[in-house]
Amino acid sequence: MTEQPRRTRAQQRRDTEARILTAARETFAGLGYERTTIRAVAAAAGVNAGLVMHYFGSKEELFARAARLSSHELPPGDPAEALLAVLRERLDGEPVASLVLLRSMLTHAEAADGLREAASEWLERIEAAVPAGDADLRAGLIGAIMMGVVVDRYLLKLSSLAEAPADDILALLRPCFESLVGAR
Amino acid sequence: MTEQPRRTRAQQRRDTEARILTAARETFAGLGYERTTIRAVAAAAGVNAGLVMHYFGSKEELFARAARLSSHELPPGDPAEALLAVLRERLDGEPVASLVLLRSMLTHAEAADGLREAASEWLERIEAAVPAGDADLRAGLIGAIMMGVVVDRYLLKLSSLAEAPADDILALLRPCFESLVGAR
DNA sequence: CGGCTCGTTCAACGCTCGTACAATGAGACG
DNA sequence: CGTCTCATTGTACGAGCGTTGAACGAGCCG
Repeated sequence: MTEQPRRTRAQQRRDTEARILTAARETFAGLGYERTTIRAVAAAAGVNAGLVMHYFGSKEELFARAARLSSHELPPGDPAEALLAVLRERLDGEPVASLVLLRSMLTHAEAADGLREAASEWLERIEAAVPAGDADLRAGLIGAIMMGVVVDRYLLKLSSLAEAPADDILALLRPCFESLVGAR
Repeated sequence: MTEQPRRTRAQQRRDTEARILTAARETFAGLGYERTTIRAVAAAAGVNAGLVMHYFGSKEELFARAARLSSHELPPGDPAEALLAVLRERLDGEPVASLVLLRSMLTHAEAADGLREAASEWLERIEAAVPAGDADLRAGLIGAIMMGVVVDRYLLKLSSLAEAPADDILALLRPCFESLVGAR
């Protein structure tokens, strides 16, 4: 509606594409893959549905682009504290990015594959930080706990996790992570 | 295909209805609410799609019937051990029942409401067992951890949780639960 | 200025879904 | 045996989906 009339074509193009991607991320995160329609994404981005197809080729590819995760780095130092820091980031920051994949994963096979890939990289890094024979299992449990907490807090709101301050959650989780990471 | 020709009408009816419900549970658990089609459920149950409608009225109601949970009792005694026992049940036994709700929850609003209701009852019981001021948060975390572990193991198979023996998982989780339950 | 490019819209197709309804045919029952 | 009941089928409809391709029109370039 309100648009600057002066823009080069390349700018316009990039801007529109970015607007579509943002709308797609929010819609996928809010509704999941199946319920998200290309028409709805297009409407949220203020463009025609055909344009989304023209830029992204298919709903599948739109999702793939929307769901690309910036793979976080695991900070050095005490493993338990590093993992808690990563979780804090997820609990404090804008959750949309994580939610796109998390929500869609459960109904969309390709999304699950995508996350599995991202997760395995993660798990390896956790494993490397855990000095124990069953490091893979410990890493898996840590990942599962993080996922469970995020899903409860943002997706399902089953418990008081939804409103609790991140600090309180992290404080209660610290002994868990320490024990899983292999502290004596 | 292979059917006993001798059956009373009431038996036949109940048997068919049960077969549809079983097929519905498995399909909902495997595909989620949106991807599950009445035709697919009917085919899996070996009947016509119209019959499913005739018996259950709508897809919505079929789901509601399929997703009814038998609310487990929380065994008495040490709270941490009791919770671990419940989790063991989920990890050992046939997971379909839990998965129906878990998988559908994330795309289907009514399913989420249904689980929230079931969960709140649960959370209250956990809270009652936890002697601490922040019992609700602790209960929420325990619930989130259980959910995360089940989702990872059966739905996403992100980590080695999928193949690990339940005993190993429970052993690693025991200190976590003890700490959350308020042990010193 | 004139032709080309390309971002964007519009209308339509084919498909699948949930759902409705009439038809069928085998048991129940007097 | 005849009639009613009811489990079960087949067919069809309308809506919504992803996707397509033609058309338009404003920027770009010589």
